[in-house]
Amino acid sequence: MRDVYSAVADPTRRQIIRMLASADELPLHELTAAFPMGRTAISKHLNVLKEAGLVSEHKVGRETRYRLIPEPLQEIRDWVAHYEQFWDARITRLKSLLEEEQP
Amino acid sequence: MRDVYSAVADPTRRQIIRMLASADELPLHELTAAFPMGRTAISKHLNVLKEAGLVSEHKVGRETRYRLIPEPLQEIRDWVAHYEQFWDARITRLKSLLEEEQP
DNA sequence: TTGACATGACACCATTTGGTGGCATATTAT
DNA sequence: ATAATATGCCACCAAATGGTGTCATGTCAA
Repeated sequence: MRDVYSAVADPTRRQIIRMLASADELPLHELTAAFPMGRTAISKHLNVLKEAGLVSEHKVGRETRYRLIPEPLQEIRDWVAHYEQFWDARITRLKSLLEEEQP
Repeated sequence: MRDVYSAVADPTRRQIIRMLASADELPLHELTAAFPMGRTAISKHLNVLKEAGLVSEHKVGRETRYRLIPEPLQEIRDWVAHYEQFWDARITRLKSLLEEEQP
């Protein structure tokens, strides 16, 4: 199995996630058509996403359809949420400084 | 410059971020002490974080102090927020299914 | 002033990553 | 039956990644 952070680190894989989010289910060849690289490369990326639990696959006839499983992204959301307070605090400090300067 | 997603993909770098978040400012040798690897490795990780705009450095005497810049994490927060609706929708569907089964 | 400390810069290395192409197989269309 | 399509699987490859060690330099303390 594999880290969801590293699964999402690649821009190609993020685009795959975006496509699957807006299309419910897509076969490999249709995904491949959207990229400037070959089928094998996309297949590998899908495997990485699968290892991170972000996609599921099932065969329909001769094609393999992929579907997004969004839940693992919650881990990233929770992680980054922990740091929201820091930029909030910085913005608050900045605002009060500006108010001091221009009363 | 470098992608904030890939900067955050490494567990060592996430731990560095965590340490900097709770300590405001730390020198390289103090960060290094928390890890099972050498100073050069941590220095490289800090450079990656700096290229992603996630840390700033300034020298104080003979040591270089590092500080967290949390703002670039907003990009990740915004990106993942876009997918919250999907797992929300799945949970809603699951709930209504359960209510149907056990009325 | 001398020695210890903190770092930067560099060369080096093994492994992972992100891509390629080719071949075999299952399915569909003609 | 034959041809085209969709895919899995494998070997291969260049470049990036994540470590290491060494050496030179600037700073602080005794």
